Amino acid sequence: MSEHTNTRTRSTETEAENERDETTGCPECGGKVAADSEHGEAVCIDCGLVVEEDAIDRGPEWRAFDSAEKDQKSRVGAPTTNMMHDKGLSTNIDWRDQDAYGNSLDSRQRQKMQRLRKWNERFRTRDSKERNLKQALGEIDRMSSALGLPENVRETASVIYRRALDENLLPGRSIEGVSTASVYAAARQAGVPRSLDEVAGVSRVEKSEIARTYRYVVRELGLEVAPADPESYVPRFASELGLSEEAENRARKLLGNAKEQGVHSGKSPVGLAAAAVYAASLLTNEKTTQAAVSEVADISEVTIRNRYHELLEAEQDLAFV
DNA sequence: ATGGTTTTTACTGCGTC
DNA sequence: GACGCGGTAAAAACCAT
Repeated sequence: MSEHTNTRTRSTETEAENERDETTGCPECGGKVAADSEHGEAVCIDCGLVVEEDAIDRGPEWRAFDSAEKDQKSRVGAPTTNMMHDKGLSTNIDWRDQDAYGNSLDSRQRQKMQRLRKWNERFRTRDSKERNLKQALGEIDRMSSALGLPENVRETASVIYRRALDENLLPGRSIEGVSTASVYAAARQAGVPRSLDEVAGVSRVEKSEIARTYRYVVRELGLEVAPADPESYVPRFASELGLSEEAENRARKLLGNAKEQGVHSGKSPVGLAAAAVYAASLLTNEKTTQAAVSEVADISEVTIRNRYHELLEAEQDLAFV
C-alpha cells in the first residue's frame, strides 16, 4: 500500500524508518529531506520533491495495484507445503480456553476467543470452498477442451458448479464427479451435447456415477435441460465424416419428419442422429459406411440400421399425407 | 427388486468390386 | 476373398414401477 502511493503523500513512518540524511535542506522549499532507502530516493518531507534518485532501490522490481496482486507477485513469505490441503497457510485456534501457560482465561478473554474462533472458521471454510472451486474449475477446463467445447460452455459449467457448491451439494460426492456432471449439463444446455460416453471418456469418474450425479445436480438446482435434440448432434457428426452442407440439411429434414411422427420417443437421440446422417449420406450420394458413422457417433451399427429404416419409413408415410 | 424396452454383441448370408 | 450391408437371437443396459 504505502510504497505505491505517490511521492507527495509518502507518510511520516517512512521518515521514522530512515534515520539518516536530514542534513541538507530541500532546494525547493528548504524543508527536511528524508532518505527513502526502499526506493533509492531522497525526498523532501514538506513538498515531496525528489532530491536524489538512482541510489540502490531495495524495493521489488514489480508493481502491484491491489493487495491480491501484491500477494501474487511477491516471492517472499513463509514456505508452503503441498501436503496440507491449504498448504499450511490457514490459522488454527485451540478450543481450550487457556493461555500458553495453561492458565484459564478470564471471561472477557474467553468471549473474545469465541468470537475469533467463529470468524476464523468462517474464513477458513470460505477459502476451503475457494480451493475446491479452483480445482473443479481446472477440471472443467481440462475436460471441456478435451471435448472441444466452446468457451461459453465452460462458463456455464463453471456457473453450475458454483451453484452446486453454494447449495452444499458437494458433501458425499466427488469434486470430479460434480464437475463432470456440470460439463455434461452445460454442453446440453448450450445445444452442443456430448454423449455420456464421450464425457465419461475424458473424466476420471465412472459413467454411472456421472449419470447419478448429473441427475442429482439437475434436480437439486432445478436446472432445465430439455431432452437432447438429435439435430444438435448432426453438425458434429457430419463434419467429422466430411459430409457436405447438403447432406447435413438432409439429415435435419429427416429428423424433422421423424419428430413430427413421434418415431423418436424413447430412442436414444444419438442413434437417431447417427442414422439420419447415414441416411442423408446415401440420399446425397456421398459415400459413408455404417461402420464410419457408428465410429464417430459411438453407436452400434445395428442401431443405426434400425433407426434409419424407421427414418425412411417416416419419410414415406409423410409423403402420403 | 422386477419387467419391459432399447441397445449391443456376435454371427450369418447375400451381393459387389 | 474382402467389404459393405441386412437380418436375427441372445445378452446387457436402461428405465419406470
